[in-house]
Amino acid sequence: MSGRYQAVRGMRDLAAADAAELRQVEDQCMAVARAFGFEEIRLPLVESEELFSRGIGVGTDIVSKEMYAFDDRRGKRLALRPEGTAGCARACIERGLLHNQTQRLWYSGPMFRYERPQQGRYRQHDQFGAEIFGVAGAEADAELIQMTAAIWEALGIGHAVRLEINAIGSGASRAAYLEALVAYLSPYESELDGDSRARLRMNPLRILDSKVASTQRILEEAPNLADYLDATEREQFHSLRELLDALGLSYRVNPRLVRGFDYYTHTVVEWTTEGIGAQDAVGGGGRYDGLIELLGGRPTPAAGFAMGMDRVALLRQAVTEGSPYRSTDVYVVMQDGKHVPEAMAAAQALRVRVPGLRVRLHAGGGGLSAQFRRADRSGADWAMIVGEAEIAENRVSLKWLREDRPQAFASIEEAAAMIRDAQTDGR
RNA sequence: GUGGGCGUAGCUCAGCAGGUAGAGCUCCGGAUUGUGGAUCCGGCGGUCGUGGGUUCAAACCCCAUCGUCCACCCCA
Repeated sequence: MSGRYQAVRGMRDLAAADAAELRQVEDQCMAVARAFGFEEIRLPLVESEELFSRGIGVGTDIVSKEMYAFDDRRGKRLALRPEGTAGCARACIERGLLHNQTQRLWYSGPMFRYERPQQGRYRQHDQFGAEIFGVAGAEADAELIQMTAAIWEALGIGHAVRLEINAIGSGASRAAYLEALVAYLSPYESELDGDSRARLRMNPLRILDSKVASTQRILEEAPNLADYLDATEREQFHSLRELLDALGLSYRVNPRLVRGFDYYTHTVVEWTTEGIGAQDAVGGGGRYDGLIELLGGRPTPAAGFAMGMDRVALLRQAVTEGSPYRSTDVYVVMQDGKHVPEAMAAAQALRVRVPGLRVRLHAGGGGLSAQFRRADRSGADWAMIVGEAEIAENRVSLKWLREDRPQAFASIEEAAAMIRDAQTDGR
């Protein structure tokens, strides 16, 4: 296809049913977040590169090799956001939203990571995320998990996802553990896989979730992170587990769960699934009590999560039947091209009387046969006919396309009433 | 960033001991000039991803490149 423009690698167009599917996922996420008392925040897609390198960590894969970073016209170093939390934290600090108050915020939109595309992994992908600022302790963590679970239920995929949690400490406990881990692993350095060897210096914690079998064997005897948590941290994790148990939310404690951002502290959370390929993480998050201070704000506890809506849409298609995609409820056909004004007026009159009804006017001419064929293929339940006879009596004909019912010759009000009745009956 | 598979009509694909492109579906029209879904008839539609090489001749062989899919990796 050279000579023709094509979408940039890893960035997709979503049309028709695919777009509708993603929209449904986003709508459900928003509805649940609102029901939990979260407010929307709209954030820039572009931030200074340093916000991400400092916030996420220079040693992380995302910052070191997956960021879309560039200079603007005056040489300022910018980056397309690879995730939402850093920008959200920046916005809250900058706007003073954390001054003696808590915040419960949600956002939705595209994230950018320069990765090799594959099933469920795109260079531009849509995330929905939520953050709680200013609340320490396990309740916020538990509530975020409860909310995520509610989203899965709303989407009908609750049975297809699993929750894993872990406590990774912070501050002194983390430092002590890292020291012990590096001390333990260093003698094995030459036996580690290449990635892990590099991480021994850059980001030792990440070695824990290496999937290389030989590395995992070495890790079997490694010091245990849980043993290094202080009393407060243990208590906090215990509280979280109690809350989850009380709520009937099932989970698995995975002591090797470590996430790819440096800002996480205490609690980390990951939701995974089977059945959408190798990219099995559909959501994740955790507590990040140090991030606000790191970015220049006053010390503020915080926790959040994000989910990949593209993957959720994939999963939903895989595990739910889903009704066939339809773009139209009423398809307006006309006897002759000269009836366009009356047909347009009738279509609009119907839209006004039945809010939300998708009324589509036939365009492009053609005989009635062709128009009805289009009406049928649009998935519409009704065809509304505007012709000489209808116009003469200021009426329309309403034809049921999916049910064996007689065609009605009716006023717009009567047609609207019939459609409303049929819709409330649940079709 | 690494490895493998695949790029032929809008879609799904066939065509490959190299001899100048096919099917089904879709779409358009007709049978049916105020009525769709079934059937029948007809039609539109392709620089065979792109560039180069080998050859009298390349969709087919070779090289490169781009894209895509899958896995690694990473994450959502």
